[in-house]
Amino acid sequence: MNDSGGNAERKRPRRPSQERTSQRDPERTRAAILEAATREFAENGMGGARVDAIAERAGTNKRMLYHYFGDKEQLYLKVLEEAYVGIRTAERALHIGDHSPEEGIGELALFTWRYFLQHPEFLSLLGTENLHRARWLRQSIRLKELHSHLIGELSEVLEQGKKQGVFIETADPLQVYLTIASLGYFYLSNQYTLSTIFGRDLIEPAHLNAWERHIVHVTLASIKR
Amino acid sequence: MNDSGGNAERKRPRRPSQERTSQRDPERTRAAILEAATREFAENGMGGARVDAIAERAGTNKRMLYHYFGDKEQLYLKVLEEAYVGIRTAERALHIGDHSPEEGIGELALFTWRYFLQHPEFLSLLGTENLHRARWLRQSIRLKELHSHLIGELSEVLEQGKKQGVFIETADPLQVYLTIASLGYFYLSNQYTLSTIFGRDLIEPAHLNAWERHIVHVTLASIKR
DNA sequence: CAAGCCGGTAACTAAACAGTTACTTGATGG
DNA sequence: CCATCAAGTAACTGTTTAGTTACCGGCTTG
Repeated sequence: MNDSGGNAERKRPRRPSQERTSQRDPERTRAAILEAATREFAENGMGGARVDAIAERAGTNKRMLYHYFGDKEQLYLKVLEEAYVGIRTAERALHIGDHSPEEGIGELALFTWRYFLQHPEFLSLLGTENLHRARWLRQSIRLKELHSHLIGELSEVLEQGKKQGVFIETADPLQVYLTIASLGYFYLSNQYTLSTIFGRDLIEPAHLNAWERHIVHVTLASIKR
Repeated sequence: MNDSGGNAERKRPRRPSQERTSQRDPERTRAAILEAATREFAENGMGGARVDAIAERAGTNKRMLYHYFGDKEQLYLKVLEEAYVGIRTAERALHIGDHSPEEGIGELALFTWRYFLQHPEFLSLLGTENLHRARWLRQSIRLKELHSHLIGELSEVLEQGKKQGVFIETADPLQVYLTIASLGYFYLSNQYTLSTIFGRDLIEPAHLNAWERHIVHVTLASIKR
């Protein structure tokens, strides 16, 4: 408890300032708070998340959190925005138009499923935000156009498939994306209640692989002529 | 504030006891608390729900809530259990085996979608429970066998369809149900973020009807030979 | 008819919480 | 070398919260 006595580590030897091992590092502190907040909000929701817990997880204190992010709500919005930027950025690297229409849709389905699988915190944040009827997301300005790229590219692939006669004429880009997202989101985000009530462990690798194949199968079956 | 003076309503005239307009009505108070709790938990989640708010919504006070349900967590579990009993009971009245296999699956898809649409609080409670990894549902004993009936009946319909050669041999009852539930759940529970980021109001009747048809189409397309 | 129980009220308590304030430490530049 | 400012700490504050206690009043039953 009492280490106010001559502790050698208290006053650290001077370091050349270009080194970043210093305790004073605004960038790192900011990033640590953001990452800690992502986990805390994902695990406990907006109502359950604790500001003290975030500060402790980040290895800092509340003062810094309020200094960098204003208040709990602004921090939460930042976390949500970054989560969306994450998936949309990864999506852009796909270039689904480079393959045949069928392969392109399959690629998008696989990518979405695997991204959801590897980023449970993203699903959780979506759930929290929807519980509150997109109260905070609605306030975000910079996010509006982030998503149009996805629909645009998907639309092109569908059009090409229709021209080639492999897709039905009624296939709609938003409906196709919602179908893919539905099948991945529900399976993963509701795995706990589903595993409990149906007595089957959905997160088991064999079941995960089966569902991955199922998503691709269902998506293509719904738009193929 | 001060109504300790001679308020005529304070001491009410005696009523015959068979009448149920009395202020003393354990059944009604219990039911009112349960309904108020359902709304409060659905709107705010476990972490955001307030015990005071539930008591106020029920037109009673906290003392009664703790008297009838023990504590906040037990009340929440009761709410969740009742929600599951609600959908499974309604499902049993369907008798999907009475139609042709194709019609039976279509009926189940329609029923599920419409039930989700009419019971947003059920979807919300599922979301909350999954955020907490089914922490409370796991403790519920009476719920284990409630769901087996659904899978059993669905399994029979699929088998019949396979015999008749209209369904593919790989069709699995749990996968079919998860497909139906996924498409309904995601669309409705995530409508707020989706409407925001894609700029299309998903709750509009025309879009709802289109998605209803889409669910039936996708479900059947995924299992038809 | 009185004793006691059950449905009900309201004020209280201890802990937890978001947000603030007063202060310390260290780097930088004149 | 000292003035200044940014990074960081820790203790504090007012409010909210789940849960409790002390009490009220009317119905039932011996």
